Amino acid sequence: MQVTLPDGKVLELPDGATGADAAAAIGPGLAKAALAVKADGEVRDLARPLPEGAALEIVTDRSGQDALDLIRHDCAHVLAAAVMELYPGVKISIGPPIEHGFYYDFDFPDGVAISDADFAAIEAKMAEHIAADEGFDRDELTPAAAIDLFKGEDQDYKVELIEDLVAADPALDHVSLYTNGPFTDLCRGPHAPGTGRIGAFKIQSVAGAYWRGNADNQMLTRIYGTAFFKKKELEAHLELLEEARARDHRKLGRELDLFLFDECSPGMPFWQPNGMAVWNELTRLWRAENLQRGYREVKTPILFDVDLFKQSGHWDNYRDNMYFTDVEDRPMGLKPMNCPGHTRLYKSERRSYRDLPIRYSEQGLVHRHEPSGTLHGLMRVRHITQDDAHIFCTEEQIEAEVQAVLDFGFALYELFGFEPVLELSTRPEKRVGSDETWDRSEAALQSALEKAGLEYVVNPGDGAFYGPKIDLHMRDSLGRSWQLGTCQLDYSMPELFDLTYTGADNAEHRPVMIHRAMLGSFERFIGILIEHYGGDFPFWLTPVQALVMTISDRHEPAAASALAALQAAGIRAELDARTESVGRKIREAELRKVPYILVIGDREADEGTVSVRRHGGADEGAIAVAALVDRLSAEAVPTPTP
RNA sequence: GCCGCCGUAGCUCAGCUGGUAGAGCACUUCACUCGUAAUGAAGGGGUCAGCGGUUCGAGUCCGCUCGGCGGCUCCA
Repeated sequence: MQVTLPDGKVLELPDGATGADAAAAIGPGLAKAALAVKADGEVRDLARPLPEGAALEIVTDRSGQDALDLIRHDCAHVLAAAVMELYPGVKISIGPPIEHGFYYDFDFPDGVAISDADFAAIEAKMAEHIAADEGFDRDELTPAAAIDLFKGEDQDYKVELIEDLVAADPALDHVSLYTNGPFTDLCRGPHAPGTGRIGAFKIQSVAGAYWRGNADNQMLTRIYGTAFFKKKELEAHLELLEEARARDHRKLGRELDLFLFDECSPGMPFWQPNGMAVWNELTRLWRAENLQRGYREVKTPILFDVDLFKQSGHWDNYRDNMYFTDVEDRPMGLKPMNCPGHTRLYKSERRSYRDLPIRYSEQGLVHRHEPSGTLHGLMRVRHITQDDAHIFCTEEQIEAEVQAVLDFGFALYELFGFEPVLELSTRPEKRVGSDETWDRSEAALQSALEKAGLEYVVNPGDGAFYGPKIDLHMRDSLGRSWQLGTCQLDYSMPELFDLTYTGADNAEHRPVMIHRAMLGSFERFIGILIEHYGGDFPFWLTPVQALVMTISDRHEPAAASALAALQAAGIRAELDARTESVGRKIREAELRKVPYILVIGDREADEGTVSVRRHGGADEGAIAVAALVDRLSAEAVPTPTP
């Protein structure tokens, strides 16, 4: 038989040769280093016979993610082996590798709860199995035999998995099992030859997770861990996690006095003056960009008669997550979104096709009772300020409008150096509108994406109840993904609110609504910005841009006049005239991450200058106050982050 | 909402197996008037998240509630 190697060479092997045979045929070093093979893109065990004619690659510890996935999957099996020995009666479910590690989900016997305190014992037991370098042996059984096996061990979850495999493919003739040491698991594979290939591992956390990701099911205990080939790599990874935690916006928000949360209003941030400075700069940018792109700013109430939400469909879909109150016996609700309000503006006059598109933007304050367990700093709040907009247009205008929205988003993100991931979400099960309407609207969004040549992933069934959407996602410092912008196409709301316009044919037509947000919410966007910049905002966004400080009391008049000149030019400047040592005042300014520290002593006071020190830098020497004002004014303009 | 963990001064934390609260920073006052990351001294500040229970005695043990953290589900 023959296989082709990555360099194009053809390797001749005896019939029935395995991956291990191929590695050995190439060289003894590679035979030793081999973990698995990649045949026509599929990673397979070394011990399995190779498919004839395959394009073959030997997977070693240098093979990047493929290799890491392999040993992390191995490590998940080792974890399961250890847990089964330590906790008799535990039921196992699944244990895959994930982006930075692996997990395994267990159903522990009643009364057994796993916590951090148990990790050391689990790790010790795992280390024994790894030291023993137990082989991973593959077996194939008929589904019926495998079901019998797992039934005999009371492993209900495994039985269910096999039954589902059979239901999906009644002709299924075998399933594969892998055994390492005392542990046998239903598993598709592949695995490395033995547990000894796991160079370094760590159990990281424990969490609840629903069986099969369904909240109606049993909650299992998920144990997370990670593994690497070398101890140094593991340590470097853990160090990276530590550094990421230092950039957590909740920590920086407190340290830099940007915002805070208080028990008296869970999930609703209190903005401090520094945070408001960032908010206001962002608002200024948002307002200018909207104006330039043909949006007109509006403001609508936050409290509405609930009938409005019954009409919009939000009552049916989201009333459990809304806040209600009675006003003189009239039931009213805080708006969970701005669109119903904007439809009132649209309907306030008769509209002509000549008026369209109408683009309303609003810094819309909405309230959503997010479940307590989902709150997360500024990223997931109950009091949400959306940079919302609704575009009312004709069907012919959709594509150009969607295109313009995407352009808008990318122009904004470029300013911050963001590279968002695009997702197209299609019709959900719970929805309004006909299938024909959904066909048209999904096609319109897809076509806008394709024409713009943008890469995107499809999330089937993830659309809003009234229409499909394109979402733009960003990651936080710890790699968690958050939605920023969204562009949602909606044929339903115009129908439900009976919105019309008069066409060129003098007949009434139905407009289409596009819901869009670019920043997502001011809260979340600022949270992302804090982590993205690690608190070192670009100059135009910095809360306190310059701090003037005196060396002694007698310099205060000169400092006050420098401060006044900066403030007159719109620079956010403060004065530190305390009779503290210069060293202390510099230190505190550095910790506050103030970009410009301006020192005034005898020399500067005499000459009408200030000595400049940049954040994290050293004394740059004196500069005339007027020249400094010019320099900072020029810098205080939004410019793309490199 | 679900699973696990956590909640001590404004912040970061110590307080062993129950014996009536402590440090650093911050804050206040006084002295120092200082040249680029912490001047010194003194002082104030906590119903140990809240409520209930066990106990001679609870920050410490148990239960509930509230809030937070890590996940899961959800996210118009």
